[in-house]
Amino acid sequence: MPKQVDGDQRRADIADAVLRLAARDGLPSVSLRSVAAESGLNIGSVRHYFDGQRDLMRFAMRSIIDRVTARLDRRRPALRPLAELTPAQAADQLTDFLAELLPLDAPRRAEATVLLEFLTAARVDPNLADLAREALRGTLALAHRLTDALALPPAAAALEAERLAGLLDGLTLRCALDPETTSPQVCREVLRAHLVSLPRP
Amino acid sequence: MPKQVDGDQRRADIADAVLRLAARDGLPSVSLRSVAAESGLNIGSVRHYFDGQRDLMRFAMRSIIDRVTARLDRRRPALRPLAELTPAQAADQLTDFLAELLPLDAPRRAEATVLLEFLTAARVDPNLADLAREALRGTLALAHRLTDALALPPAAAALEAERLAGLLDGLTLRCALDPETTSPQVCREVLRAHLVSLPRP
DNA sequence: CGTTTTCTATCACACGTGTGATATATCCAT
DNA sequence: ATGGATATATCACACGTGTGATAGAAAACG
Repeated sequence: MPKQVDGDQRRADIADAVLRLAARDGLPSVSLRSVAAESGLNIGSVRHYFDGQRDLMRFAMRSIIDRVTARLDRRRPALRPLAELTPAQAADQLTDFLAELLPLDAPRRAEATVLLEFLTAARVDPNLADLAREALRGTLALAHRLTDALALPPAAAALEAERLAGLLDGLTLRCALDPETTSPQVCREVLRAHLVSLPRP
Repeated sequence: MPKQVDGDQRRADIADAVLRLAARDGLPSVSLRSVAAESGLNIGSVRHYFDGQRDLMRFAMRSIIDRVTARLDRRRPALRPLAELTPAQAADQLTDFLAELLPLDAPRRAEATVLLEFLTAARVDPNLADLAREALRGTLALAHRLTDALALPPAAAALEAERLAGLLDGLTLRCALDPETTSPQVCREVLRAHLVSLPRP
């Protein structure tokens, strides 16, 4: 143990400061100085743990993606096979599971909004492009796993997966940016309605 | 006629430069100097037609919204009553109509991506907040008009409207940010599949 | 003509940015 | 205790930003 402070923990703390800042004031307000202030550190310390702004941004975006995939993986083992459940129970289970992606409470809302800003920024930022692809295709892969579990004919499965992924991202966007209209409750109800409308296995 | 150049036309040209710039290099790269360069004008001229950056941004975002609503209004009179059409024809007509919102070709793609950046920016920018609400609720209102035309029970209509709006926004996001996976064709097919899955009038 | 408004063009300023370079502390091991 | 790595803290610089102020050019009007 060569150091007196846990470097990984420090990096995580700094990334947290980035996320808080971005959630509160928007991604463009994130600068080395502002995250230093937000995390209670000196700018020199921040620069000691990250090579520069690019590193910082990548790490922060990476940590959001890891966080949500970790939440999903944590839930996965508790899932029961669809065959054992009534249609209503299956819909409830899947809704709860996929709701992990939606901005239904404060922390997930913060994650979703910041990730949204990262995704749009990545369009013209080569430094983030691969992470954006990973995130976007991650929700598609998740949707695909679900349509596979429903044993749809492959052609329909691909279509339904894109449809579900689109709905998830769209609900996320609308609930994150206009929660007064697209409230968390509405969001959840829409998702559930969509899931029950899918063909049964 | 007090001027030798059409002021409104100039403002529109400058707004066009903003959109080109934002589409190519991202919203954060839009500055008074960069749009002056992009539009071939001097920075002083730009400032003569706009009070400042805030005015410029508002006008540019406004012009995107107006453009897409204008496209929709232009198509509306050509729509035929659903009762006169076969289900397949009705689906085609609605798909074509709503596809006006999707980034299926280059110009609409540019509009969609830039509008997306404006929407996320508006979350923390009071100067753009009302326009973002207008845009987000506009697509919801559009979806609502459609579910009303299907004569659904009001409760289901509200749900289906949110579902359609979410799908539209999600497809827009995914197709704008990852068109290699969510291609325009896929986008269109998903939308059509969703429309045919709706209850018939 | 001259005057007045519209348009174009610069200059200057304060501010925030990322980063290179460097100094000072703080801890760990030899 | 000496040395060396780790961590914290400053300074300085070049750069881009929005905007206030102002000066010229160009057209319109009386």
